[in-house]
Amino acid sequence: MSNVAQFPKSTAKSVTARALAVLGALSAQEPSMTLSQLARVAGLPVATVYRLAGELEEGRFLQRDAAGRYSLGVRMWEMGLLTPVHGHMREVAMPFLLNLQYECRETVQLAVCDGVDAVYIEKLTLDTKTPVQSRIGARIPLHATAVGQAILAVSDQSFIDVISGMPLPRFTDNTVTTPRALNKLLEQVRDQGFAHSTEEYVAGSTAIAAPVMVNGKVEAAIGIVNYELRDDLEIYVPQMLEAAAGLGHRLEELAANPESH
Amino acid sequence: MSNVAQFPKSTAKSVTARALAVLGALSAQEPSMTLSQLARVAGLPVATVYRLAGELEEGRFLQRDAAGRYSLGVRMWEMGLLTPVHGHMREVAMPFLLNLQYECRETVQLAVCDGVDAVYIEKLTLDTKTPVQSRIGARIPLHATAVGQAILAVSDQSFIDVISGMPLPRFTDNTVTTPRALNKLLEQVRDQGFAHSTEEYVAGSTAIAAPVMVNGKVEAAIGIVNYELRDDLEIYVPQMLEAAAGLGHRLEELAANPESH
DNA sequence: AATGACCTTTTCACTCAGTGAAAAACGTTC
DNA sequence: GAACGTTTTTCACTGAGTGAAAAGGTCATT
Repeated sequence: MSNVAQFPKSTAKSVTARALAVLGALSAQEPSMTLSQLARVAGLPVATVYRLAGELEEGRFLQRDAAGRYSLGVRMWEMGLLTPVHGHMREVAMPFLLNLQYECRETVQLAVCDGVDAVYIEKLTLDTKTPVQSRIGARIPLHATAVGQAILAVSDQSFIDVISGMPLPRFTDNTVTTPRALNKLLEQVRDQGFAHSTEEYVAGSTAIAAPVMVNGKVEAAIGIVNYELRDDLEIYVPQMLEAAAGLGHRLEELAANPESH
Repeated sequence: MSNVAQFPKSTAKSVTARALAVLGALSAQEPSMTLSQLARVAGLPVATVYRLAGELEEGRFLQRDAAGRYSLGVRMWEMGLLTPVHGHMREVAMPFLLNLQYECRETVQLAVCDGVDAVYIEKLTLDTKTPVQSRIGARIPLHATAVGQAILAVSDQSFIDVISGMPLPRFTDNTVTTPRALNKLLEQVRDQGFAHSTEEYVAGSTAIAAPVMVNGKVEAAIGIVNYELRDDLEIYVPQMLEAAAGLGHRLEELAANPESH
C-alpha cells in the first residue's frame, strides 16, 4: 500500500533543492528505487527526475544496478567519509572504543548530538543478530537512550529546556515522557557521572553511557549496550569513564595543535 | 597584474553539475574551505558558489564551522551510509573483524574491490598515530598491498590480465612492478591461501591478508597490518583465515535468505 | 497475440529561475 | 587609514531548465 506522501513539497524550489530532493528520496527503508518511485517520493515530475538523476549518476552520486534501479553512488559514500563527524571524531575515538570493547566484550557505541537527536557514529558489536535500531547513522532520541541522556544531562540548560519542551515519545513502558521526570533523571545522571538506561527505548536492552567533554562542552557520548538485560553492566563504568575522559583529552589536544597527528 | 580572468576549470554546464562541483571541491587533503577557495577550486564565480553553497548548506550537505569555513555536512555522511558498499558488507563483517582484532591486537582492515583498485571499508586500529594511507574510503592499488593482492589472486584471470597490463606504479623498493613478478606473486598467494606484503606500499609497514569468498567469487579481503615491521605476523594466519571464511559463509547465508535478520 | 499496467526515454515551445559583474559591506593586517 | 582579502547584496538579462504529452519498452495476464 502506498500511503507515502511524506514530502508533499508542491512548492517547487530551486534546481539544486530538487536535485537534493531526489537524493533525499532514498532512505534506510528504501535504499534503492526505480525512476518513477524516485519521482513520486521526491514529489517531482518524472521527466524532471529523469534529467536530474541522469546528472547525479554522471557525478556518481547515484548509481543504477543491473535492473535499472537507482541507489546512492560511491561518490556519496566517499564524500561522507570526509565529513568532520567521521573524519575527525570517529577516527580519533576508535582506539578508545576498541580498548573499551576489549575490556568489556559488549557492544560499544559512540554518538554525537545533531539537532534535536543523537546520531550513532560508530558501533562495535560482536553480536551477529544485532538490532537495526542502532545502525550507524541512525538518529535516536535524546530522552530515551543512555547515550542521549548522557549528552543531554551536561548540555546547556537552554537546550535541555528545548528538548523537554518537545513531545517526548514513548517507546516502552520505561520511557521517560514528562519534562519533570526527565529533569530529575538528568540530575541523577549529572550526580553519578554517567547514564544508565534499562528498556527505555528498546525492550530487552540495557545500556550505560558517559559524556565526552571537550573544553567543558559535551561533544559526544560513549556507551555500552547489552541486549540480554545484563544487570551488572555498571561494573564497566570505570573503564567507560576512562575511555570518555581519554577521548575528551585527545580531542582537546588535537584542537589545540592544528595537526599534531 | 593580469590576474583578472583565469578560468582553469572547463565551465561546468548545468546547475546540478555546478552544485556537484562545489561539493566535489572538498577533498581528503582539503576537507574544509572558505567560500572563495571553494569557488576557485570549483572554477565558478564567487557569487554563484555563494548561492549554491547556501542551498547545499540548507540541505545539510554542507556545513559551516564557527569561522565560516565550509565542510561537508552530516547529511552527506548519513546518505553515504545508505550506499550499497557500506550498508551490507561492513555491518555483517564487524563481528568477525572485532574478534580478529581481539585475538591479535593489531590493526585489522576490510577492503573490497572497486574498479581497478581496492577500497578500505573498515579499519579497526589501536594506533593513535595511524598513517593516513589507510583512511577508510581510501583507494589503494591492488598490486602493492596485502589486501589488494589477496583479492587479485583469486579474481578472474581476465581481470588479473587487465591489472597486470596497466602501469604498476612503484611505491617503495619492494613494490612489484612487472606483470611477470606480479603473476608469480599471485600464484604464491593462491598456493598458501593468503598474501604477505612487506613494505610494498608504505615503508615501515607489513601486512597479511586473506580473501573473502562468497559462492566461489571473491567479495572482499580481511587484513592485518603492523607499522613496526613485526616479522611474526603470520602467527595470526589461522585466525585471519577463520575470520575470512566465517564472513564468507555468513554472506552466503544472507544471500540465500532474503532477509534473515 | 492482444491487453493493460507500469515503466523509461524523447520531444519541444514557453518562461522563469539562475546568472555573474559590479558594488557594497565586513574583517584582517601593515 | 588604506590596502587587501574576504563575504554578501543587488539587478537587468537570457538561455537553461521545465513538464505535459507522446513514443517506446518490458512484463504479466487473458
